[in-house]
Amino acid sequence: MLKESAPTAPHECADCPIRHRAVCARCESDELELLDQIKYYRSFEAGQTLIWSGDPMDFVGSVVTGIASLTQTMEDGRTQMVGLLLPSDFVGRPGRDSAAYDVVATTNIVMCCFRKKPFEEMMVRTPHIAQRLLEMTLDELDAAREWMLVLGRKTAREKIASLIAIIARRDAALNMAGMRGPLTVDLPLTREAMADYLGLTLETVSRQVSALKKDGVIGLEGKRRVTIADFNRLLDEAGDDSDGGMLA
Amino acid sequence: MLKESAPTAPHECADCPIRHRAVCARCESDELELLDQIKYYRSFEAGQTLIWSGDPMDFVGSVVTGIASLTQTMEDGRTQMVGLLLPSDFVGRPGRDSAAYDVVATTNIVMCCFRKKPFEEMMVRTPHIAQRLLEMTLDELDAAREWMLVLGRKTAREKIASLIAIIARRDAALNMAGMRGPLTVDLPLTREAMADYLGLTLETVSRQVSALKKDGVIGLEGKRRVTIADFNRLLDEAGDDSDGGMLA
DNA sequence: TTGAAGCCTTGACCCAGATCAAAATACGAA
DNA sequence: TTCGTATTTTGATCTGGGTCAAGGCTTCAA
Repeated sequence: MLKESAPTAPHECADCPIRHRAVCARCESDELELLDQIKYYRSFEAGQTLIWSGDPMDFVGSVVTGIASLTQTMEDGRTQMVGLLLPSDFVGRPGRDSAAYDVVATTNIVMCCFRKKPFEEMMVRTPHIAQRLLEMTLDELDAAREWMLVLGRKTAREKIASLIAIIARRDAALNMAGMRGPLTVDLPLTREAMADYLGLTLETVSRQVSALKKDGVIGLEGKRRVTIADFNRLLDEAGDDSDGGMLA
Repeated sequence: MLKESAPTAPHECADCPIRHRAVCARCESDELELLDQIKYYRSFEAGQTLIWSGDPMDFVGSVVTGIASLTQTMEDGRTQMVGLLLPSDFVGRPGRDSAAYDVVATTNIVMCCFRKKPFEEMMVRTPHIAQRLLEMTLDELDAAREWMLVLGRKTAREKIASLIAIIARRDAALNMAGMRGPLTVDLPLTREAMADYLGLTLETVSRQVSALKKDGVIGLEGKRRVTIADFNRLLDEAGDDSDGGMLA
């Protein structure tokens, strides 16, 4: 929550990288100006906990760059990631005043924050914001439900393949890149974070990643960079309908 | 999708059992009248599939009485429940025209349906509806995230205890009943449905239910009725912070 | 260049829960 | 009352992934 570092690079909304996907996506320029008055940027370093579960929350905001994760921890230390926050994702819940989950920066991260109170007031007056937030929340709910299938019914190998496919898809959606032919994806998660995402141990993650590589489903450049020669092959390994839609 | 039976008992909104919890909860009486013009009731029998994943959806609606489940199925038949729809829960997604999941009636069920197109138009003009839907969707997202922890990190025994606790809580919330002392809950799910909810096999469910009974955590009246002598004991078995809030 | 701290991999072993099989119980319909 | 089907329980056995343990590989600081 403290110890912010990297200078908070202030943007103009006009050239904001998440302008057309974030909670402000549908706003007209006059609405954007109002938002501009209550927004501020904050930067955090990889590894920092931005928000502790149970803490009072006095802001909400969007991830501008970088990745963060939402996690839940049991008393005995078992942890489960319940959200993976990529650029344009929204953090916090209007109308709730304490955080329900830990939010941890996985990479260095820049957030566009709004003080909660003014944001809530603005939501009432600006239907475009509430509309977009509803749409984003419904998308998150769909993602959560896909994730439940992964957690409840897939094998370790399928889980790893699913995770890589999910990240590749979101990556492509953000970069507007096509999805044909071989593509390369940055997997910005440690083995432990992947394990927390998938309900596995880090050893099992390591073994299955190696196995997928040995079987030629993926290639590795270093530890974190994955190349996918044949996306449909990957979907097949993930146990997904391999015809299903290319983008989200 | 067809074969509706039990006479569609039409209600007045005024004495509708979910009036103050459903998507219409915040509507004023004039808004309710508008909704009334586009609503109709449908009844389904236990076991019927109301909606098939991929089917076109021309309506959305609320569960009035009974229980339904949202499930996802893989090609090889593995299935995972991804939503448990109790009275007042909303079915369907405005803006989407084909169903993403199978919806199956677990018990006999009555739904209050709205034709999708008019409902969407009304949502734009009636902020109370969109507001309430956002609130409900955020609640569902929270529930989905709690569920992810259950699926990813809990043992079979903890999963069963969690499921019973979740149903008891929702039950209490709906009936406005307090939660002190011994309480009795109807578990309206077959062992197989519980297994699909929890990512287990039905044999494991059966064994763990028996074990919880043997250990005095729960009592059984028949197969489906559960008595809970000490709710905190149950939460403890579920691996939850046993102090945490009583209601949702 | 040598440590030290983080990550990641690999191996050996074990166990919670899956699988396979059969029997017991419940419940309508005829 | 009896048969037929669906549901549940219980037992025996198997196995995927967890646990424990040991090294290896990077990176960065001294």
